[in-house]
Amino acid sequence: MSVLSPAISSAALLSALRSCRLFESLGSVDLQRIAEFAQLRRVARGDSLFREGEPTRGFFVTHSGAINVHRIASDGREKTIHIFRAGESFAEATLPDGTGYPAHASCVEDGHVVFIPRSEFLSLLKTRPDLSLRMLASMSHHLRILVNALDDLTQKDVETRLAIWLLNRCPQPLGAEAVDIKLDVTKTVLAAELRIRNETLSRTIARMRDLGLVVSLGRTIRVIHPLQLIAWLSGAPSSNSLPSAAFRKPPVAGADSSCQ
Amino acid sequence: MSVLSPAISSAALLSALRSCRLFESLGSVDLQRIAEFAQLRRVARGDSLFREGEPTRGFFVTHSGAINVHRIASDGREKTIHIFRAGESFAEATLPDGTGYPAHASCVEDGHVVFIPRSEFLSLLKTRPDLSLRMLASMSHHLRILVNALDDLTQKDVETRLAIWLLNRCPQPLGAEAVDIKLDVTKTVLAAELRIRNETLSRTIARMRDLGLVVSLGRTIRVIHPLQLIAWLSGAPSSNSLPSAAFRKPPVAGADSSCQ
DNA sequence: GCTTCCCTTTGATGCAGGTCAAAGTCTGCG
DNA sequence: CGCAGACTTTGACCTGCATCAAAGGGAAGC
Repeated sequence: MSVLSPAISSAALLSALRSCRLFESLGSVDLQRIAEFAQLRRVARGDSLFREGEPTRGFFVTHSGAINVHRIASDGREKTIHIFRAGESFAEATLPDGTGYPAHASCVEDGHVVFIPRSEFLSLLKTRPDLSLRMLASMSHHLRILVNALDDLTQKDVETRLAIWLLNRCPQPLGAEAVDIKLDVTKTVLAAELRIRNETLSRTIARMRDLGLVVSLGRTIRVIHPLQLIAWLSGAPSSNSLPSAAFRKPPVAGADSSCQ
Repeated sequence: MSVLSPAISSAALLSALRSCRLFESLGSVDLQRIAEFAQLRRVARGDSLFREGEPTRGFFVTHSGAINVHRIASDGREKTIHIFRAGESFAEATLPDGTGYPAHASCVEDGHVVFIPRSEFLSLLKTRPDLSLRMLASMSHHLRILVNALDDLTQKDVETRLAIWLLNRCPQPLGAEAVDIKLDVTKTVLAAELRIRNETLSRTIARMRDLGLVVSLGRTIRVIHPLQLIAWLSGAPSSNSLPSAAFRKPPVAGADSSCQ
């Protein structure tokens, strides 16, 4: 992970801030204020952004690439909590209490993140009640993501979870045209995001392939016919009703965030 | 669910507000302000506080009793997200965005809750940046609870989850004296909280009973020797290291919240 | 081109916890 | 007291996913 030189980063920094849902509605003046102390950093696969228990220095906005927020189980294996992609911010929850990061974060796809130092941002917050409200909204969004993850995990089987994941990134999930979904991470990382082993993911894709629902092309999965996938979901062995999560927020192009 | 008459509730309301972690550090003036529009409500088992998708009218503070926040799976069964007990607030996450409650909430043990209407509280927030920060802290706490629940679910087996649950409500988990833990809800509700079926809970308790670790006495579970339970955890079949969650926050009496 | 390393796929096997069923137990109420 | 309905316990069985193992790809480096 490297900090880019101020000269190079200043314009990129502003655009990165603006592309984040958390800040998108802020005025230029506020963005300038934040840009004064925020840092644009390049991250490469394998880089660690922070470790569980570390004192919180600040939070992050993903500008590009993918960040895996995870814990380490007692047997030493990574357990993914969520994968954050472009436009998403994470670890804002660590701002108020100084109890340290509650998980690890590491890069799983090269890209750039913006780092926002804690103390500077906190003092800005104190003078800007509206910004606080935006932060509240953002954290409430994360809560919803986690709530969804939690009940996906307890009430949906793997086929259903994968189908929902795919449908959530179809620009037009109610359409009939084939859609290519670029994973931009390894299948093993996708498996971690779905909280399964990669063998299970592979088998599940194979099963859906045999049914003519999808095709796997390297790091791309082609959904042959989104509507058909939905129909299959409704009649799938272990799920006997429509997956509400996929329809709770009608997936307008680009407006979805994973898990929702 | 009934709203108590203002005359009866005013004193109780203030004390209920003060007993909530979210407000405990507020001054009397602020509490008075909140008390002006908050309502104390009696809730009985089975009462619904709100339903998923309903527009958010406000959020709640549990003063006594227990509230089950849950979703309904496609097969019609309840999936518990979290059970909130005295001093805990819930659904604050619904304040900022008007997207509606993300889950159902219903009472599983008689008690009282304080209802805090959304719009009044929001306008108070706008004038009080410090209160916003407290809200942020509270939501960050909820995020941590969910993050913990999520990885407990994926990385710990049922015996471990139950043992951690019990240890978290031992006033002195490092002690040698037997501790009686009153469930104050049915075992079926506890099972839901641990995200298992009640048959599985029953079997798990039986196994721990046969090992001399606990005794089940109606709605009370006696932990024979907390320290021994911890030791057993460390060597338990499927878990080969100390359960970090139980020690992350040293359980000072009364300072724990479930799942943490 | 070949080698190496990592990722993916497929197969065989095991087990935790869910499901179905039936017998106990507790509690409130007439 | 005795009954009814709800909760709990125990048993038998099943299944989905993890695990272990081994055999393909496929991309980067030499």
